[in-house]
Amino acid sequence: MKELTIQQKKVLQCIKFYIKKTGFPPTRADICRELGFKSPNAAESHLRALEKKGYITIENGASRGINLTENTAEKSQTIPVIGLVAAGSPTLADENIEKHIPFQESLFLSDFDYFLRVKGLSMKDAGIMEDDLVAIKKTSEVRNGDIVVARIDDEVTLKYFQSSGNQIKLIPANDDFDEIYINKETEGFFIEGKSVGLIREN
Amino acid sequence: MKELTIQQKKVLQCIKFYIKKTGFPPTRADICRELGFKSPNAAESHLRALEKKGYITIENGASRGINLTENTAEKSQTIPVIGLVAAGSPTLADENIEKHIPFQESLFLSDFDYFLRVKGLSMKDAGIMEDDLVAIKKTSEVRNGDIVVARIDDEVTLKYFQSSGNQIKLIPANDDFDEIYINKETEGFFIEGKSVGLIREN
DNA sequence: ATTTATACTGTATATATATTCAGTAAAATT
DNA sequence: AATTTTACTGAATATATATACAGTATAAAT
Repeated sequence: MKELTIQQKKVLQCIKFYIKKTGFPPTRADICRELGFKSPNAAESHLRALEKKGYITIENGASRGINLTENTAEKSQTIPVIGLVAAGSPTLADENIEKHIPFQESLFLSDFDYFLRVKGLSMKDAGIMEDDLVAIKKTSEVRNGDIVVARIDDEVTLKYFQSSGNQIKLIPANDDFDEIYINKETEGFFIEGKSVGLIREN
Repeated sequence: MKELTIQQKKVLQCIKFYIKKTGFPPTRADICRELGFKSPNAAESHLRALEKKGYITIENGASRGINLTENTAEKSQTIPVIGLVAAGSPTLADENIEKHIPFQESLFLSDFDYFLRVKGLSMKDAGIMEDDLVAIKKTSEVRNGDIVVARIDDEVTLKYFQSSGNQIKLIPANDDFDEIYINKETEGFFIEGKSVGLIREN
């Protein structure tokens, strides 16, 4: 990370102190008041310098939209929640992210990358109900019996994984649903990740 | 500290999440967006209620001038995990505590007091499987349909709660198990708390 | 029975705030 | 030597935001 000048350090310090004191970040005018500047542009330019050097992020247009970056302030992480939609990939693309929730990665045995919001009851006998959040670790290394996020073209599903040779079976945990048979080399087929945990908000 | 209503809790939760996510508090409009309100005054009145009850302070005239009170601010807590054993009470007595896990209380809509480690499959159709951790809020105020921790003498179970008059029914979510009928005044019967969430470590 | 609190919609507005533009000047980099 | 970065003042402005006011309706407290 790029070094800060003395003035920039003062501004960063001022932001941290202000947040500690008030609970929310300062405005440009607040920074001027604290540091004796007479023009809001003095603060503005320092902020842009801090942003450029990676110490803060600025949400444009938002008042007090200053956020200390991870290196700058130790924060408890937020994990994205992604909707399980029939069409569209469950990647971390912005349009698929439902929201972020604060969470400790360490809760489950494995680390994980995102939560998948479950739709439907195809895995109900595995205790996975509608609207549950399944913690997904992005990986294509899965074992028989794992609950995996599989993509076939645009369709994304959560199923038990079972492979033998070149043949792959995706097995629902609900008698009302059918098993899916695919070939390992089928175009458009992809294992997005596997379930490593679950949380349910009652 | 005065109790919050469900809506007020949701607003408080929303503020906490927003701060964790963005690093700064939400505007009235942000709260409306998150919770589906159509008027900024909906957020405003809730904020004033939260202020009056001492959960937040508001700096008048300042944008995003919301500050969580000390008691309100999240300390990442550790929450005890208690085994659901056939004999013995699921109280917080040391001998019953399996371990402590770090956890943010704010994850679920309601706060909660401990995790119950589920034994058996009597609630499997409710998506509650063996070894799941059910977040329990200690309370005896439960409603029909709630999943409750009930104690009958030394036996502790997790069941759906259904009462009519003096008669209480404890209903399993599994056809292999029988419903339990009890009288409200039965000696040794006690509602320990209710489920407000669930996590599963795969 | 009356008041107060809860839980909103909808409109309006003063002002708090981010942000751009026009300068000045010294220091650091290329 | 030329350019970029740092470090500001000062003024202007679009818009983000808090907040008041007028309603409606239900639940809880006194």
